[in-house]
Amino acid sequence: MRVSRTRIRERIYSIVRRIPRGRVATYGQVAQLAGLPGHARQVGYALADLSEDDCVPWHRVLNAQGRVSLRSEPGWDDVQRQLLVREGVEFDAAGRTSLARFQWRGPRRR
DNA sequence: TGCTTGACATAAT
DNA sequence: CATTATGCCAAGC
Repeated sequence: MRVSRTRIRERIYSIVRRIPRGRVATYGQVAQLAGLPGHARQVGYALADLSEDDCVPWHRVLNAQGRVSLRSEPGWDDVQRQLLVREGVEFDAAGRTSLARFQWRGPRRR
């Protein structure tokens, strides 16, 4: 049975919850930390499906380019950016952050 | 059961 | 450095 498919999202939540404040992670990184290499897309799926009361810092998850992934509505990316800025994450004019400095180096690096 | 879509990643141009 | 093309795997229909 290995991974009960539907549990995949819950694994992802567990990882995202471990992201410390003022630190960010990429989808691919979260997927790998969750023990699901290559499931970067599923990470986005899982986050899109969670509720606001799940206590999951979804806003700390960025794409591999260090940018905020657009969800569906315009302007949402701006909100996410503000949340991170409030935690101490810096963004440049291009709306990117230095993954080299702010990426969360979890239990293991890629 | 099979095709389409998706909050991605990586390589090529 | 921006855009395009291809690969990836699970969920929805």
